Order: sequence, then structure tokens, then C-alpha cells
Amino acid sequence: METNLSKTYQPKEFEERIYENWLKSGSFRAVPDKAKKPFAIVMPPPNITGQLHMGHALDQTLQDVLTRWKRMQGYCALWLPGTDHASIATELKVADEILASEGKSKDEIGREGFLERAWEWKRLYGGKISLQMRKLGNSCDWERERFTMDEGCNKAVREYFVRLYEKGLIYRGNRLVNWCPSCGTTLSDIEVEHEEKNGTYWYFRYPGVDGGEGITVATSRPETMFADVAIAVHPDDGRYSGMIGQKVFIPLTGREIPIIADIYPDPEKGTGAVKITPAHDQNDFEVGERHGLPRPSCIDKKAAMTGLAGKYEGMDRYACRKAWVKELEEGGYLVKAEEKLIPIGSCYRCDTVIEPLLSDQWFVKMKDLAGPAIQAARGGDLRHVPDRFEKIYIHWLEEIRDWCVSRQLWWGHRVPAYYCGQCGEVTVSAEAPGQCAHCGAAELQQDNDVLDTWFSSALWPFSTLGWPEKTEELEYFYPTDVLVTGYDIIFFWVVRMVFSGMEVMGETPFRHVYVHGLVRDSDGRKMSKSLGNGIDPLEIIDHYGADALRFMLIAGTSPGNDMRFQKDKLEGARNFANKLWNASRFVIMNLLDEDGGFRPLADISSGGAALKDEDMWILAKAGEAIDEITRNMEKFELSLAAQKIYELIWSEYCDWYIELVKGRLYGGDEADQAVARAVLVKVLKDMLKLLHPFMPFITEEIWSFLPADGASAAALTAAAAGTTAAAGTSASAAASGTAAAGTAAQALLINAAWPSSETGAEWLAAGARLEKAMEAIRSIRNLRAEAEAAPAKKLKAFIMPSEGAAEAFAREEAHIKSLAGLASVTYINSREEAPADAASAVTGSAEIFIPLDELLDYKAEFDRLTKEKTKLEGEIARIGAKLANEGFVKKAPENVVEAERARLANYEEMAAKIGERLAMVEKKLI
RNA sequence: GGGCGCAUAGCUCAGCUGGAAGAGCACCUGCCUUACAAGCAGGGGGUCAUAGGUUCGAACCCUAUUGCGCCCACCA
Repeated sequence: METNLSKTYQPKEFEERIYENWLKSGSFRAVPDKAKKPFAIVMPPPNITGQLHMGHALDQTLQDVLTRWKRMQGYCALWLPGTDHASIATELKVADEILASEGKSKDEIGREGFLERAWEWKRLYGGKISLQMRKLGNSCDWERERFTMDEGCNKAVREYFVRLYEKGLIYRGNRLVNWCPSCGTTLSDIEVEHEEKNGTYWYFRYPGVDGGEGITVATSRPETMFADVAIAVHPDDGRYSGMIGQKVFIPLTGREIPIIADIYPDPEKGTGAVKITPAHDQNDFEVGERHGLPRPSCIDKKAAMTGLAGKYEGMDRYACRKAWVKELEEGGYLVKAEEKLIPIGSCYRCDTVIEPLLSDQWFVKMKDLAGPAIQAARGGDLRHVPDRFEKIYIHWLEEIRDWCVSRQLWWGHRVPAYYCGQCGEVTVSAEAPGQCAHCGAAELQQDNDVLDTWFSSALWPFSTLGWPEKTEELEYFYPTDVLVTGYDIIFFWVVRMVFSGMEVMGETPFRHVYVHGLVRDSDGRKMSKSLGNGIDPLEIIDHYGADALRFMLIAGTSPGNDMRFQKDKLEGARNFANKLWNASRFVIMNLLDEDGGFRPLADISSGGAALKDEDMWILAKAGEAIDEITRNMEKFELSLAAQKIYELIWSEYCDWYIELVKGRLYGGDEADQAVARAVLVKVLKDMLKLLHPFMPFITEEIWSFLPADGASAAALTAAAAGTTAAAGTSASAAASGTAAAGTAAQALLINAAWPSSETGAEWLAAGARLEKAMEAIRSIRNLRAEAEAAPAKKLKAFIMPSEGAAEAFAREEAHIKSLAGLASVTYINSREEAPADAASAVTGSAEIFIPLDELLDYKAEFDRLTKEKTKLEGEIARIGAKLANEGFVKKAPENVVEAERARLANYEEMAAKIGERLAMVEKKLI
């Protein structure tokens, strides 16, 4: 029979086509619609520096799941995509590329030329990334795709900068900054990576100017001695109290520096005396500020020594260190050297050791901005999932220092500050000013620096919606609902978006921050280029399909925790897709008649057709799943939701319902077949809806082969004909929009309504009956499998239902026969009616006997029963003890106590029955 | 120096509001049963890191301890 679905799941055959259809249908488009509630996510824009990696796949899958779910729930769901210019990272890449292809340095090619090349890079890689995102199935509104350096973002950046400047929240200052000598730019504090490395502390004696012994200090950076301006000791340190105010020589230089008192030195550490080098150390800078000390530099921007270092001028800092230490040692100034761990800060991009340097830079004053951002989290306007990240977020904001935002780079948003050639004053303006705001001169030179990448990313949730214009989009979608991102960029990005959003919009940019972990390799190592252990999501999609990758990334994980990428898990997800695929093939096969039209479906809406027990059972199971999954989604428990849909599809629908219903489909009367088909389709459709956010491609593909809801039988047949015809040309009718005119064409699943649960009054009772039969089926299967020579043949069974279970067993006879592989079932009322020699099993609602000649010997039977009994007795003892505990009976909730009592009674009854059987079997053995 | 996470079956991990320890893979036993061997049926396997505590009841809450990992921090 032609089903139009290929025999195995082949995602390559349809993923691309399905995506095209979504695009064509405009389903991703989100236009403000007053009739709907808004739901918005802005995508963390991937850097244009390279390819999509597994972290993006996880990040974006989470967002797509949420977006698709909300869209199905009827929200006007916007997922706004984009890419990030990644100032420093891209600049390094482009410079490398230019060097490799033309052998020219950045400086040789010049700012203009360089920017041209960078834009070229952006076009190439930005486009590539956008294409890669489509492979994942991202349902983002491509018409709103943005780039952090596009016209709109640039305008927002200039506007924001000016506003902060005018409020005094941005200032230019000569401060100590983190300088990367290799990248040739400043870095913000969080762009410096701290690490402890083995190193040396040298103790040097600074001789007294008065000819005295002087003072000994320890340092890990002797090369900075040339820029020392004082020696500091603690005012309460008795050892040095007499020396305060005296002068010492910087060894071998002839330069005199004073010994000063300051609270900074810790008498417990080193010698208690510290050399003060304001231009090369943050603490020293502060000491210097307190005492009005000068700030000479002995190291320049290339990390080479300055003229202050005398004969070492021009020498690299480390070469100088080596030579200088040797010279000091020879001069007798080295007191001792100590091997210790030394904290080292290095550039997060190139790993070069950072040099703290004194420099004129632009800073964002953080204290005033941090306040509202902290308040947003404390007050509950901003919620972290999982909430432990809130503490981290708040703590960081509380400790925040001013943010150095100017970078000595070309690729980025140029600082909107203009310097006057006449008076030297600065004019800060969103548009290039015609004249100096101070003296009116026309000779203005724009600041050469660009802004930290994150300065523009910080505006992303509103700059992409049109800010600073008051657009309809901004009005409708802001604040957005969820920001999904990895914990590694909370400080870089999330925090900055929040304080920026609070500042210009007066409201937090999103209600929730969903924080996920890293995707590691199968050994738990971070995926990285240098290790070469990265896994390319596109290759995975190529082999296993996007749905399998997506499911694998979501299922079996917990929010905020890292996960490992494992082939096994991926195959599991692929197998799940295959399972669904084949179950759907089965359903569709049974739907179609010889001509490829749909057979009629019964009306099973409440009170409609006569549902069988298994129908009501699966409908109730599906309803339960719908409720639970919806609740899980609302709480961002996507992994639990995925796990539940997996179970519903595989364990309940496939393993049980399909098997239970087969008899009716192949035999049975027309009307009942139509009922069975209707339930199969109804539940399958609900399952496809539930799974769609997670596995959008396969669900959409299968959906296109199913009849539309509420279509009449005649229309269905016609629609099916259309489907078949279209499918023959490799595009399903509904999806391609070419359904025959006048038919009930199936609308796309992406726009289908999220299912709601239904309940029938009868369903629970029907379910309970069926569960009894299922228990019996499992027991019989177990008897068969445990038998020595496990026969394949059909067995005869005698079933003695417990009190009140007779009706259920009578109704389920056919099911028991077929699913347990029985030749016959005989219902009996007493044990005497059972065959004398039989293997037996006891369930909660029946005793089951299989004639022994059919199955096994008494020894095996004895062992099996003994095992069962032991197990039961253990449980009985446990529950008995619990119920004997007065506290439990008195304090535990009634329903819990009741449940335990019922369970105990049940187990005791079963144990008694097994005991009797055991006694009989034992006699036979002797 | 602070802070956080993790520790559950051989492996990788779930475990929601405290109320009979779960999944996938691996393993063992049968099955090519007319949707599916990317499968079906059955089975074995856990002192929930350790020690206390709270509770009628703890994998879950509290306190210590151990091991692993991460983040933050201006300790010469």
C-alpha cells in the first residue's frame, strides 16, 4: 500500500523543502497585532568571525522551541535574528587574512582600506552564518535580521553615547587601563583572564639616601622599578615607623624616592614594605592618587621599555627583567628570590600578558547605572532561570567598576567625540558637528577609537526594534520575554543589556533570562579550536538531521548545567524520529484506501462514537501529557517536556496503543474501524503538535500527510487525492500550497494551535480496565520469556480474575490473546479449574495459569515464585513498618496513608496467593 | 580570599511541591511478529559521595567533611 512516506526516516529528503515552505508561508513573520499578545526573543547575535558551533546550536534550539511553542499558543511570536560585528575578534581575523593574502599589515593598508576589507568579510561570513541558522530550523523573522554595526544600530549607539555623556555617565579620563600589547588596544576588566602561574618574587634592597641600610621590598615585576615613585609601609608597622619620610635610592639609578605611610601595605605580607609604581599597577595607582605622586611610565604600548629605563630603552619587558635582575644581583641588591604562584592577567583573545598602562580613555560610570539593574532582579522584574544565577548577577553589579569602552581598533562604532583643532575641547554629538561647541572653530577631528563591541550589543533588545525612534515594534514587543544565553556571557552582555535598557527605556529589556551551560565533547572537555575537538553542527545535521540534533541537545539536560555531546544520545534521538516516522507510516497506511483517498474517520468529539477502552486510555494519556508538558514549558523545563513527549509517543502510543488497535483495523466492522482511525489520527496529531517545537521538520512533514481537522469524509478523500498527487512530485500538497481547489487543505503545523487536554467521564474507568489487562499481558510475556526454552508457539492460558475484575478481563480478552501471544484464554472462577500442572503468575487483579507442558518445569516455576514472594515480602515489611509508625498515620496526609494501606492489602493478597501456589509446586517437586 | 556547581545503575545523565529509586546506551535471554532490526518482548544491575541533623517520612531541606569542576577577587 502506498503511504507516501519512505520506509525509513530520511531527513535530507524533506528538511530543506519544509524550511522553504515555512518561509514562503510567512509563518516566521511577526508584525505587531493588537489582537494577539506579543512574545519576543532577541537572538544573541553570533559573531561574524566564523561558523556556527555547537553552543549556537544549543542556544538557538532553546529559543526556537520557545518561539514555536508560543506561536502555537496564539502569541504574536517574534524571534529576531542577527549577527555581531565582534570588533576585536573580527579585526584580528581580517588583519590575518590581509597579511596572508597580501603580505601587508593593518597599518600599511590604512583605516579606509581595512574597513572595506572588514565589510567584505562581514558580507561573506555573516551571510554564511545566516544560512547555517536556517539548517537548524530556526523560525526567526528574517525580514528583521540585524547586524550590530548596521545603520540603525550605529544610530542607537551614537544616541546612547551622547545621552550618557550628557548625564555625566560617560567621561574621558587618564586612568590605568588593561592594555594588550599584541592587539594594541585597551580591554575591559572582564576581557582580562586571570590565572596563577609559577613565578618568582625577588626581594630587593633600596639603599638609604643617608647611606643607611635602606629598605627591602618584594616584587614579581622588577622591570617596573624604573617607574617607582615611593616605598609604602603601613603607618602602624613598628618596624618602619622611624623610616617614614626618609628617602631611598632606586638601586643603580641614582633616583631618590620617599618612604611613605599608607594603609595599603599589609605588614603580614612580604617585608611589609611595597614599592609604589602608579603607572603599572592598579593598587599603586590608588596609593599614588592618595599621596599626589607622579605617574611615570617605564613600559610603552608595545611592552617595550621607555627612556626611563635608561640603557634598557626599547628592550622587551621580559628581556629587560632578566637583564635587570642580573645587574641588581651583581650589584648586591638582590636579597633573596622566592618561587611562588603569581597572578597573571592575559588577553582573552590572544593570551598575551596584559600590561596595566596609563592612558586617556572613555569610561562608563557604572555606579548609577548598576543600581536599577540590581533592583530589577531583586524586585522580580527580571528573573533568572535557574535562579541561582541571580546571585551571581547581583554580586557582580555590586562590585562593578567603571567600564573602559574605547578601543584602539578600527572595526567598530567610532566614538562620537570630536576634538577641536583650535581650543582642544571635545564636542560629543550624535551627528558630526559643524563646529566646536566651545570656541566655534570648524577644525574638528573625530576620535580615532571605536567602542567596545558590547557597548552596541548592550542596546540589542531595543536598537533592533527601532530605538531611538518610537516605533510600533518597540512599543509592542519591548520588553521582550526571554533572553536565552550561556552563563559565560552574563557579565559581558546580560548585565549590560539590563542597565542600558533600564537607562533608556526605563524597563528591563526582558522578563526572564534563561541561562544554559556549555556543550562539551564526549570526554567533558570544552570544545575548542586548539584541541581540535569541536563538532560541527552542520555535519551532524547532514548525517542525522536537524531534528535529531535539536532533540539531543534538549533532552536529558538540566538548565544552567554543562552537557556532553555524545553520539549515543544523538543516535537515540535519531531513532526516536525514526520510530515516529514509522508509526506515522502505519497510521497513514491505514487511512488510505486503494485509490489513495482517505477512508472515513468517525466523529469522536465528546459523546460521538463508541470509543473502546484502549481509545479512551490513549486519549486520557495524551491529555495528561498535554497538561504536564504545557506546565513544564511554562516553567522552562524543556528537558522534562521533551522526555514526556518521547514517552507518550514511544511507550504509550507505539508500544501499546498501536498494538492494541491492530485487530480492529484489520478485522472489525466499518464503523469501528473508523473510530480506531479517528483516535489514531487525533492522538498522532496532538503528539505532532507537542513535539513540533522540538522536532519541527519531521512533525511538519508527517502532518502534511494527515487529514485536516473537521473535514468531511468526502472532502478528506479529495484532499488526500491532492496530497498523493503532490507528494508524487516530492512536495506535499498542503505544505506547498498546491492542494486541489475546494479541498480541506491541511494548514501548516507551525501555525496549528497548541493542543488542550480533554477528558471523558468514562476514560478513567476504561483506562483502569485496560491497565488490568496490560498487567496480565506483561506477566504472561514474562512467564514465556523466563521459561528455559522460551517457546515461540502460542500458549493456552487460564485466567482467574480477582473480585470485581471479571468484567474487565472479559472485555479485554482479545487484547490479552493477541498481545500475550495466546492460542486461547479460559476464564475460571476457582483454582481447582486450573490445569493441575501449570506455571502461574499473580498480578494485582488476577491469577494466571499456563499449562506446564506448554512452558517450563516445576523447578523453574518454584524458583520464579520464590523470587516473586521474596520481593513482595520485602515490600510488605516496608509498608507494614510505615503504617505501624503512629507518627506517619497521624501526620501524613490522608491520601498518602490511604494509598499505602491499599498497596499493603494488595501485596498481602498477592503474597498469599503466591504462597499457596508455592506450597502446591513444592509438593510436586518432592 | 570569597562564591557557585557537581557527586544517583558499567557509561552519560534526568529526577518538578519531601510521600514506593528513573531514562538512554551498554550487558544478558528470546524473536527477521504483515509501521519500525534505527526494531519487538523479557531480564540483571543502585548504601542516591561521607557523617550528623530536621521530619511521621530525605536523593531532595539544614550543618559539617571529602573529591572534581567553574566563577569572582587589587594580596607586593
